[in-house]
Amino acid sequence: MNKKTIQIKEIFDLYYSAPIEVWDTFAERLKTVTFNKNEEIKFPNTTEKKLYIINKGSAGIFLWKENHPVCIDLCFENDFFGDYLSLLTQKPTPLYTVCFEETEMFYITFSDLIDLYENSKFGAKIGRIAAESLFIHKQSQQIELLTQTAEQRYRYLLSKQPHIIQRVPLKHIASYLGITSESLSRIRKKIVK
Amino acid sequence: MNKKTIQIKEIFDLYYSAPIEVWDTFAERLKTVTFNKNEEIKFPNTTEKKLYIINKGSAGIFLWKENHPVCIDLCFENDFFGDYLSLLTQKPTPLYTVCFEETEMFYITFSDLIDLYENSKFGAKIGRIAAESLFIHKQSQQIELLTQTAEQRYRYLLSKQPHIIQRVPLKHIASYLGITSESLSRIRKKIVK
DNA sequence: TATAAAAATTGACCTATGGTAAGTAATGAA
DNA sequence: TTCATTACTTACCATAGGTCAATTTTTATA
Repeated sequence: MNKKTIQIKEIFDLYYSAPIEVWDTFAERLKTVTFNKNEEIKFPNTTEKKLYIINKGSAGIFLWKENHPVCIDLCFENDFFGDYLSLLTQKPTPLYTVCFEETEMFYITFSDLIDLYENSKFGAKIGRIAAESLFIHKQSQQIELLTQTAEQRYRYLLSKQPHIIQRVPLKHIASYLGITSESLSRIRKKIVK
Repeated sequence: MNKKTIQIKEIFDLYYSAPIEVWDTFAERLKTVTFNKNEEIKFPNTTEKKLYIINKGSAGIFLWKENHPVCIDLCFENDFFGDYLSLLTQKPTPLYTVCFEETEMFYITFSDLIDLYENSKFGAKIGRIAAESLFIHKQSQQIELLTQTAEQRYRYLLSKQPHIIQRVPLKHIASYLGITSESLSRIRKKIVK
């Protein structure tokens, strides 16, 4: 059993247990790619052609708002990554994606994904589980924005990703939290005291 | 072809075209239920057992924050409805659901849904499409919260649901927008001028 | 239909966060 | 290693939105 298979199994194990052959079917379609630090992977107003899984490193999903980028997701090891909206609709979106560090990702192309969904016994199920887990993640982000203060959201992010400060620029953490980097700076100052 | 089949087909047509038998397979499992105005459908810290589709009426998904309810979704005709997080995980969540009006819904039970997913050729695909559309919706809510002011979010909501004011209490619209009802009141006053 | 309860509005004041501008620190390219 | 660029911080003031309390309007129910 190769590394990819083990990893894919582990990622999905949280949601769905299946025979090892299922994960092999998925893993054997995955290719590997490495991106440089700060490399842009998908550009705004283009169509996403791949679904990624981060093996090592980190990356973000962004959109441009007036004169500054807004980060809508911070992704790390074992996270799904990419402009999922564009992937599903196969239409261009304003979203773009960037690596924060030198990052190794696995990916499956859209055409392979469709083939998997249509022709593998478990393919559609894997696709469903993936979409469901992405929904759950998005809903928790929405609930945080609706119910927590910026300081609470920052503290929670730190608790989930203690090393995020060393890995992701603060300006992107700030926009992800829905605040300016000046405000994040004030919050950090207050917390240190 | 019965009304439910037609309706289900129309809901999914946006995302996925399939032979009519597929929709019949789904529709024949749907039951119909009517709720009274302000009736609570799912209570906090319980497990969701059904996935609903609203046929006529409106309803909201809530969570309790300190001393007031926060609305995380407003649902109308042809929307999926229910505590989808709890449905997927089959675990209790703090989310609860309430009708705003007398509302007729179709529903499929969790066990029927699993059976559909596992044993119908198109079942898993329908489940995937449903989860994907819910993800897209949640992501757009997150982006609105991160990039728009409360006034912009209110105007956008009105443009999408012009009759929402007559159908949903303003206090729930306010919490959905992430503001207090006092703030919504001031925004409305300003707009009328 | 009368009455009580709930929802919505308003005003006064407050707080978290934004905007601007300047300074400092870190990073990356030559 | 130097220099230019970018990231981060700080300070000051502005503002969107929050809090509390009072009032008006709407809704539900006896």
